[in-house]
Amino acid sequence: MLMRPTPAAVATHSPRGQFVKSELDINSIAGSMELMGTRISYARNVEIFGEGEPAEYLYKVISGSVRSCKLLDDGRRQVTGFYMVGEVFGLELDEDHHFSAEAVNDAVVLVVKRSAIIGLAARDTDIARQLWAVTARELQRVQDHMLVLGCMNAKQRVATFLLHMALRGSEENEVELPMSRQDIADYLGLTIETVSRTMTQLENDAAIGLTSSRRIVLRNRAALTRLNA
Amino acid sequence: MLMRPTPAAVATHSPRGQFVKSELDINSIAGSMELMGTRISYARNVEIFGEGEPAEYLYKVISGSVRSCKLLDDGRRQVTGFYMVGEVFGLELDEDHHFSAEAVNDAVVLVVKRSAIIGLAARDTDIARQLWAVTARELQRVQDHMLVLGCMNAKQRVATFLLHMALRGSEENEVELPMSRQDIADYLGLTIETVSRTMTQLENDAAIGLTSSRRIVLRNRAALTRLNA
DNA sequence: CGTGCGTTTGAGTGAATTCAACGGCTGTGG
DNA sequence: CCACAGCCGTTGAATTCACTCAAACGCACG
Repeated sequence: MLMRPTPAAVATHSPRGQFVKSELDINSIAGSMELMGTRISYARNVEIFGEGEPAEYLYKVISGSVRSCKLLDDGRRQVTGFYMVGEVFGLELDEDHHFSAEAVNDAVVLVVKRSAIIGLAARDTDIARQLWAVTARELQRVQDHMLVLGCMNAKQRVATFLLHMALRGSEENEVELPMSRQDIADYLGLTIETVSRTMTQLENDAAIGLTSSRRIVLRNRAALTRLNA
Repeated sequence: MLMRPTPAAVATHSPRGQFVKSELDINSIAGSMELMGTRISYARNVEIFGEGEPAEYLYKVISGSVRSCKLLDDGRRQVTGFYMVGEVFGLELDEDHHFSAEAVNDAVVLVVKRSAIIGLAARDTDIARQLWAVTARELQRVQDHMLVLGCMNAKQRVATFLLHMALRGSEENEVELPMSRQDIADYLGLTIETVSRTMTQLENDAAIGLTSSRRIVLRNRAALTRLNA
């Protein structure tokens, strides 16, 4: 059971918007989407949108990183995902957001009007399919994470997390963690102390090296992978 | 950490198909979908499709109930969801299923060719939107369940589960559970013993009544709801 | 050089697990 | 019709893993 009396960072809005001309990206929604976008900067821990707020926009990380969360009434928090450069978040079927999003560190986000995209999708079946694809991929990611939360012990959770982060980074065997131990703990359903202890344990096992608390070297990928076997 | 040496029921296919003419349902994909469907019966614990198998079909529960699961290599299992009468499951963006589905008890399922639906969606934007809606609703459901798996203690998990099941059933304050304690445990990330103990604990608290092990009366809804407060 | 935040480490506790036995229901076969 | 086997669920005892509470550490910043 996780209980933290002090809820996670309460954030206030401080967006400084500026327009952008274009930015092609074939991996995401079509390039045409980018033409409609606006770039907004968010400072560390600032809320991008809140649970229950109208879902006016769709977002894509340009720089920095973002976390999505759900809060329980008593302040307990579940981080439902992290979004790194190039990843899309905040897409909703409903009119309202069902989770909140916050900047993990100073971040720039491309913001596109949801109504515009939905409008496009009504005419362009390719856009419609890409909207579906964004949601379906998110579903897959979350389903995979259910295995972590439902079945794994602390060591397995942390190992899985590090391996997953390594895949998303540029370097082969080195991970730069943008988020705090608290963020990781809330993502993995553990406490900050357990995450910390598990990291040092993995270091003692010679599975990883801790260059700094946010910079991790994967020394023995096989050992990490073996944990979930 | 959950470890069961014996993996969940290994099932073999035993579908006895028969055609169906039509069945209107405005809540789900359009009525036109139903026209293309075939009904198939599955015996208790029989696999409907397996993880990694090609996702040829889309499914809807006609009678009985279905569970979807993900398996870890060592036999640990996460039940990712239960599907009751009228609910749709097995929709994938990819060509392959990312989880398996099994009949919880004897069940009849409406089966529709995925390619047919996708084909329709390419021409009919309303169908396309409904495809998206099915996936998006599933995403919401799974995200809500992350809060359970990541933040809640045993009592809260079981209470949340019972309240959720009550919403889906026909009776107001009585729940008929189609699934075993093992299924519930694997869904809630607990052991079968903990689920059982928690149920009797809730009974002692006068929050529920156990008519039989599968039949539960919600005596004090407020107390159950208060648990996740 | 002190202050503050994030992280690590330690000691003790507790909730859920493991291991084990028992009870009850169902279906089958004598 | 009863006896028994098998399955499912419950209960008990002991253990363990992660949590809570507490303190110390290191680093960045004023």
